[in-house]
Amino acid sequence: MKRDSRLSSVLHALLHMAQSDAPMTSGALARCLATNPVVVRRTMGFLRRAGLVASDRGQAGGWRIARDLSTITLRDLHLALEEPGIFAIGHRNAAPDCLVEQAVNAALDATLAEAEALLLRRMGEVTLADLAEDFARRHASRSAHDKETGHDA
Amino acid sequence: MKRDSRLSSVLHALLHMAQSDAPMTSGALARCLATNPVVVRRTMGFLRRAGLVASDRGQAGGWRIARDLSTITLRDLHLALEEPGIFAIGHRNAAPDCLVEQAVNAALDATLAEAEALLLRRMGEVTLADLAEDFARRHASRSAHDKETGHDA
DNA sequence: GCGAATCGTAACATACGGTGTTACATGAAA
DNA sequence: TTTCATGTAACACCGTATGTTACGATTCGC
Repeated sequence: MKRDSRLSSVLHALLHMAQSDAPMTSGALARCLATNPVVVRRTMGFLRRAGLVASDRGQAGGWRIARDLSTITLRDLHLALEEPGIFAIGHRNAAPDCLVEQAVNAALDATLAEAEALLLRRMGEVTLADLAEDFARRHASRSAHDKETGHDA
Repeated sequence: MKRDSRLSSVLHALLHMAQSDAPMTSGALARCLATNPVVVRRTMGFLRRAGLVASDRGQAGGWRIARDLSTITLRDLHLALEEPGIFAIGHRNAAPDCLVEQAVNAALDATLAEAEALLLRRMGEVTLADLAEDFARRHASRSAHDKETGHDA
């Protein structure tokens, strides 16, 4: 299955934005993500419509985070992206009047719905602030290691 | 996202097979699923290689379930299909040496892994026998309703 | 043995969605 | 006014699930 990586992309972008004082342009974010500025604008547009980020046009414009990092969860981002479904598996409603199909769909849907509920709950517990903190920890760890081995911090 | 409906398909097929004494041909199953015989053979081939069903060639050949219905779970079927991933969302490893990307991937992977574990556990608790029973209940319910309203049972 | 039926599989076509790219209009600041 | 940036449409590209055709291999009934 081809996976939707937009959630990963916006997380990556938001963490870079969190490290920056000034707004970041779609071009700058595209360089961070190794992708295209239009793709960034297209994807970040979902977050803007959800009120999670804001964008300004013109010189000194760009993208900035509109809320405190501790108030934005993975769940918020996932919902903002309007992803049609979390799962790569689903049922085919080719014969909705077939009782066999109905029994199959009911069983699958119930199981998937439970897993989706858990996933959304867990995603609601992880904030951007948590991720930023994790990043800072990794950064400090690498800096210390680089210092030991003689590399740049 | 385009969803993989093979699990739903094989469930549908297996329940029809469970209702039949004689082996069912890929053509007959294809009619049940409103699809193509080759698609049926292709998909059921995964179950055959996993030892869940058996197929016979030649006249009076076809497909039959190789194990007791109560010993086959949704988990068995899912694993037999060798689906690359349950989720339609994932991370893009465009910059694996980027610490931001690493922090994002770690957070996403941990959350998704937990949800996947729950899903597989739940799928391991649902057997084909359960589904067949649910189908029988729906069938009885519709039959009773049809009798009341004057339709065929 | 012969022919019909069936599976096994390769090869190709089709549909669809995520992603990348170009182009251009809109808006804001120097 | 010029420049820079977003907003968005339009299209190309690619990978994957699915559908289709074709043909070889195997088994049963005659």
